[in-house]
Amino acid sequence: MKLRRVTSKQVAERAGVSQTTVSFVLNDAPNSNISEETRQRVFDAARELNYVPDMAARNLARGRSNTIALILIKPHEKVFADPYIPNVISGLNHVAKANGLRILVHQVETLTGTSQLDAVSDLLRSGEAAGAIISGWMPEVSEVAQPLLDDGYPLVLLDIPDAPIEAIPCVSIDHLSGVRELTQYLIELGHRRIGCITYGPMTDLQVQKRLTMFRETLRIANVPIIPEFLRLGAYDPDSGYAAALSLLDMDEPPTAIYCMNDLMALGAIAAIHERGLRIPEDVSVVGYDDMRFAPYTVPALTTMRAPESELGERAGELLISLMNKKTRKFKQQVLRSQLIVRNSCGVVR
Amino acid sequence: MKLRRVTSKQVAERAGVSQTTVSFVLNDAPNSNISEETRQRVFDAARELNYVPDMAARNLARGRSNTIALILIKPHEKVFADPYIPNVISGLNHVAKANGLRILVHQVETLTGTSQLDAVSDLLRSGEAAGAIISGWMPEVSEVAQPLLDDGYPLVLLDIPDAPIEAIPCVSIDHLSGVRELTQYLIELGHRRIGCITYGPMTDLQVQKRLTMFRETLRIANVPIIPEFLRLGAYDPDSGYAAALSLLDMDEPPTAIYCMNDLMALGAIAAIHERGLRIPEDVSVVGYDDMRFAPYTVPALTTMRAPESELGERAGELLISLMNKKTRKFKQQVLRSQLIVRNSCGVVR
DNA sequence: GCGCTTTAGTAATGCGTATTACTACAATAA
DNA sequence: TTATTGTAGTAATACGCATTACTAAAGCGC
Repeated sequence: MKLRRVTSKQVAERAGVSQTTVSFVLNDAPNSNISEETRQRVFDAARELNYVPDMAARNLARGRSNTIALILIKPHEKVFADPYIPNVISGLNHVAKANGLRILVHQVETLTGTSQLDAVSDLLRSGEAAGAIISGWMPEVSEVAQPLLDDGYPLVLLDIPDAPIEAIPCVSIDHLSGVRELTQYLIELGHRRIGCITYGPMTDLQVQKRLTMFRETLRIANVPIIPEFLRLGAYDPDSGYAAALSLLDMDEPPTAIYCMNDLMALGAIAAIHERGLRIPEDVSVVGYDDMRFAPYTVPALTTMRAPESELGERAGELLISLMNKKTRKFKQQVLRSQLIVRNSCGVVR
Repeated sequence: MKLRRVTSKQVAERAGVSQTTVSFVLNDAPNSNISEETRQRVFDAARELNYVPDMAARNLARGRSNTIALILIKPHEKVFADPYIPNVISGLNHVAKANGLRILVHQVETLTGTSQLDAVSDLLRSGEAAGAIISGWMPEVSEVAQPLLDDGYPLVLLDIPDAPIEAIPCVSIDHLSGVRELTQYLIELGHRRIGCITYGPMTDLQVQKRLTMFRETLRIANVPIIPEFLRLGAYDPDSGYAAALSLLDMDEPPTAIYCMNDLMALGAIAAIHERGLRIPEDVSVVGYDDMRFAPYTVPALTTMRAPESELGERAGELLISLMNKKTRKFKQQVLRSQLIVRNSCGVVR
């Protein structure tokens, strides 16, 4: 189980120098005066013995770990329900590798309950990770984050819904603008009866805000907000299907359906076909996420694409700058989503 | 940047005991005789000071880290192209949490080149992770894995193509049986002209074996193997679309198209519709993966579902047993995929 | 009242590295 | 010649915990 460790001491012995010298050479210490010849001896000895520094010892001595934590606060089954987090990891991985850092992925269901709150806090305070990125906003997050930030712990929050806490470094995708843009697009096409399929739980701040923005955009454009046109889905195609059916079966159904994500839009499209209606002639549909199947729905789905991988990169960069600089200065960054117009929307007749 | 650490020494001071006692109490050491009263004092002091053990120090002292590494050997853009890895992480996360372990995700493009090979080897030999799961098979993997295993390092390989190296602990999904089952299903429906859209690179052993199995199944059933019916896609819908078009435009096109994954099947379905053909009356289609959109293609896609999350769980369990037990005994495990019959296949006319 | 065991702890050490403070020697400057 | 500055290293220590070896006091049988 336990590998026989080769220590720097053994390397030193073999090279006929002190352990200090080994450390100096292998870390290329700035003010060490080691002759080229000795350096070579150390390198050779290290290679011959297949020396690999013990990370625990190094971290302890340096007082800093070489990993950053990605904390995912989201119910188990939802973390990887869509490519959002994978894409973030992908981007983060990129900058982590460039900086010689490891990524620790830690998923936790929620933060209600002191024990879970402490679990996250302890993970970071234990020094396991030299910094952390927290994804998944809820009010309790700031309870964890603020004390850590006050202590100078490098922390970056991901995707805080608008009105961000000023003092917290964060990188977000401006989903609210995305929602507005998408809604306006429907309005510009002449739709005035716009259904909406959102998803729960309604305690999710992100979802709430998006819904509010949807309504607000309608209001500003003087498009009637019809409460009966709102459906609560469950994130997945089946729920979108059911919700769409119930919308279509109304006496005066909507001419457009705004789906809060592509998966539900997928179900909605099936429902519309099932009722013998045409897209977009009879009903327009939009989704959100631009998942891989979106170009291949029939007709191809108009949706919003978020720069998720870039989000991960930016978050990583910000975190690293916080880790390196004494300064606690930072700027909150906001990335914009992109409207992907395909064929699922048409002008209202 | 650096949190002011609370050390066990400070806790000891506050509780009026020795550091040893603090360690004994907080770790609930088996043969320590500490009175209930003293225990309480220690607990109180620890809580009051908000003490969190330093993980680097703990790991060093214990000689073992509390994290396990998930090594992903796959090109950057393909790691998260489908939910395979996310699902594995999901399952792995489950058992990791139950065992108080962290997950370190390390992605590396390939293993050609000594530097990359060493990077992985060093990560594990550095003791950063107490064990590792390696996903992404290529011959070089065993170059990394074998020496580590010989040294007793706990290692589990994921999804080695059949004919596994006997001496290596691994957990796999039996994709070859999946391919056979799917192919046989088409044959049983009477298809004798079966096109195949595979994906590259052809150096990928997994892909090669699957293709071989596809052909072998045809051969055994005396179904002609028509080389012109083979297309090399690029994993994504667009390539499936193009490949399918070129199959359909042949003088004597296939009556069924076997797609090596759902994404390409998605494109193929679009191509079939584009040529004005009906599914499954004119052409049958199968995919592989059972991605979320599969029930909602038109018609719903018949495909193969792999127990990916379970794969992660099993791998985690096996790894943990290797980490705990002195014994190096293990059993290679193979999980079966499940045929999901929907509506994209019909009997040949 | 003597040895023996149990109870309730503590002192000391080790883990493997990074780093600080020091040394021996040579080269140079005054 | 002597003081000064490099040069090329080394010895010693810190990092914070776990753990082993030890101790002082109390309990107990006889």
